[in-house]
Amino acid sequence: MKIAKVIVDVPANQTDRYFDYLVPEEWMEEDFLQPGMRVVVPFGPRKIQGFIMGISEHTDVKKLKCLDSVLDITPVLTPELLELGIWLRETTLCFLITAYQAMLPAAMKVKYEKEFHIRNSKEIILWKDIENDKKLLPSIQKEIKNGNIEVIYRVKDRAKKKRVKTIQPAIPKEELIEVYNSLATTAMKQKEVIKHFIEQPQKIELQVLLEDLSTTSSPITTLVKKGILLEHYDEVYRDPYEHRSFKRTEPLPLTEEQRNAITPILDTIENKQHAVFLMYGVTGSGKTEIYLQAIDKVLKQGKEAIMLVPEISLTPMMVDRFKGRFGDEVAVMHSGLSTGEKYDEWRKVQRKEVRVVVGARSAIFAPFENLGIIIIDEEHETSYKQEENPRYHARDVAIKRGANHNCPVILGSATPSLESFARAQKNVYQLLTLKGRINARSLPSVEIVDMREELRRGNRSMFSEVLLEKVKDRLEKGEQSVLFLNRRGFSTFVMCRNCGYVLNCPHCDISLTYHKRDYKLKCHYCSYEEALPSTCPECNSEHIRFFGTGTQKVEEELAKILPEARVIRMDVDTTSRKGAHEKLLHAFGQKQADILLGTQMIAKGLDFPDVTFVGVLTADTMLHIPDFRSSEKTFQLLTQVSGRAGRHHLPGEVVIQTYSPEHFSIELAAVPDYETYYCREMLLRKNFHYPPFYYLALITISHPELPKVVDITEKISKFITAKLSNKAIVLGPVASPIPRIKDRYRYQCMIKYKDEPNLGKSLQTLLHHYQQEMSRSELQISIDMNPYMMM
DNA sequence: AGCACGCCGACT
DNA sequence: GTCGGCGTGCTC
Repeated sequence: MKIAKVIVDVPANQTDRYFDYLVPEEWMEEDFLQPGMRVVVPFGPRKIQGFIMGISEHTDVKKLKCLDSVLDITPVLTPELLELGIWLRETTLCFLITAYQAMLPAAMKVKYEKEFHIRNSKEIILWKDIENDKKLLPSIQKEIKNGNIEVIYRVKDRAKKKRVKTIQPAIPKEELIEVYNSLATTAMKQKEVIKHFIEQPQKIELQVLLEDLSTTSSPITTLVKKGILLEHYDEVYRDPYEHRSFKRTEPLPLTEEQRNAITPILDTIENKQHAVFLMYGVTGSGKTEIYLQAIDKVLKQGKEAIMLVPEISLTPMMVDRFKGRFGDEVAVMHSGLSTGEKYDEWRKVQRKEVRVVVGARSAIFAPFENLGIIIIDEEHETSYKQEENPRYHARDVAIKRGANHNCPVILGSATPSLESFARAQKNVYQLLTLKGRINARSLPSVEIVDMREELRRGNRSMFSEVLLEKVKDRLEKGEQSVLFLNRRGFSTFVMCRNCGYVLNCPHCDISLTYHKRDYKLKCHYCSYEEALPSTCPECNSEHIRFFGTGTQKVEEELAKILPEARVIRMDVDTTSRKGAHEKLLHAFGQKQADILLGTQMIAKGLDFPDVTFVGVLTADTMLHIPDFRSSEKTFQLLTQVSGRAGRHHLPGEVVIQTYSPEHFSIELAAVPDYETYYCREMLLRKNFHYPPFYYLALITISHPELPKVVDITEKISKFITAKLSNKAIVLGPVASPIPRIKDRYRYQCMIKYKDEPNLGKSLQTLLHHYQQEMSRSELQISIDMNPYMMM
């Protein structure tokens, strides 16, 4: 008797364990069922998906059920990934099933369907077709009771392989000629088809054949029926880069600095050692070439490589670079691909058809079994942290996998996160420094403009004199400018000048943003929107005014002041459509516009030769959000944005507008001086007990009723305080920075700690204690073991 | 998560 | 007396 240990697809505390199933006779054969395969199992009255965790001879369970079916012939999770899931459960406090689902492309998560089968009839009623039909439900229920209708639970695998129909001759050439001659002249099309195959007997895609002969499929079908032609379905990959060719590139000669940096990396590859390198190199210092050459070495060893980049910089330029060097060895994984395309790229990895993956966060789970290197570019980017369960940081997973495979992990950045740089200082990571820019390009000159001074001088617009002058200058010279503003929409809030009433979202404690394009007020946290009122809802005054500046408003102002300038605006609102992002960038690259105006998303990876001016409209928007990393983010963003100007033959200039020019994150980004910034910021972190001096855990409690939230948060804070040593700091209960979202009140409790071996267990107990209230009432408790979003 | 079981109120 | 509300517990 063989027993399969299965993790079922029910993300709940009570089901976060193995369930035992009997292995049917047919699959008893040695090694057929393997850990990591997806199976369908009966669970209560329904059927659900599960993962095999192991096969055993023993069980303590008396009434065993049988495995229903297998969804995979080859395991989709390797033994290493199965173990990695267990590690994720411990470190991020998620359910095991949630960890495994996060490792696989969405197409591998099955869909459930409920069907009603009417006895003695072939008719099938789908649940989704009738679930909203109130009249039908009672009668169906009655018939189920009477035994006339049977309920069937169906598990649907969405992992559909794309297939194309192909045609080839079923008989040799001589016989084809015979058939050709014997066919009546009325069968013109059939004769044409046969003629084609006499000339070109090889297999051809049906679609292509039909186009070539400009006919329909009917003559083909006839010939197939006669046994003259053979049809077949061939599996093909949905290749997102099908219509593009990549120019093969050769390794570039390295500078002395690059050689110094790559040597220790190549050594660890050679010696099959695990080590973490922090490659700290300014923009343009040639980090990518080092990545490419290190990967090349790994491939020559017959091993595999994962290269992570932030979603936003996974541009065609980036892909070109990797496909150019490694050709078909590369799979690309990012959110711009369709579900099917993602599945196909993943399968190329699983089938060992590629040995390099370039992708965003989740590509860290690529199912390689012989990893030789993991690289994380722009290591400081917060998009490497997943903000839903499992709340993992790709950097942590990378280091864990690097240790599993005994291979190096490289973290690269021009502005490393304080956490990583501090570890490098303590020699936990090996620091590799690249100071020089390739071709000795000089850094752009940066000027900080005090907007308070502008105001005093009577300039009430959003553009300082200097900035406007420089944009005009570029316009005249036919060069391009980039303007950066980290706020979308038109205005940040709308207020009545008469009574001071601010228009807020009725469901969230946040002001509504005006979007001029559709004359609507929108909430950026829930999907609420309303028409702009013409009078104040409070006092009926007509003096409603917009405050704060968004990208839409800047666009409008630009049109007024510089009507001749062609502007491209890039933010979530203009790039939400698939491919829009690339299209806009391409247009700007082709010089179809003079000014690129955008949010965050334009800060990364853009490399346009004719951009010689970059303007940051308000450097402080980020500085004042309630997050201890706000200064770090500001510094990183400003450094990065400034690096965009004048990267080629033309010298660059940068203007940073701000209301707090004396803030060190702005001053030092202008130089730029990372090391000084690092020291100053570390002092603050130390004084206020923040990372990297302390670890953080954030518990967020939400419920539709305020008193309930306060009460529970209070209890939780007390419980946790009691469980931890007196060296840990527990803050809370306090209201979240946004105290209400989607009609739910939100409170939080923050834990700062250095060494608390019992913390994980205590938090687990806590979740356990509230699990019933969480599944039955409106209570939600989320725990983030390393928060990057405090909101 | 679903779903069944079971214990109390408002009805034919 | 029963129908049906949803609190409680289980799923190999």
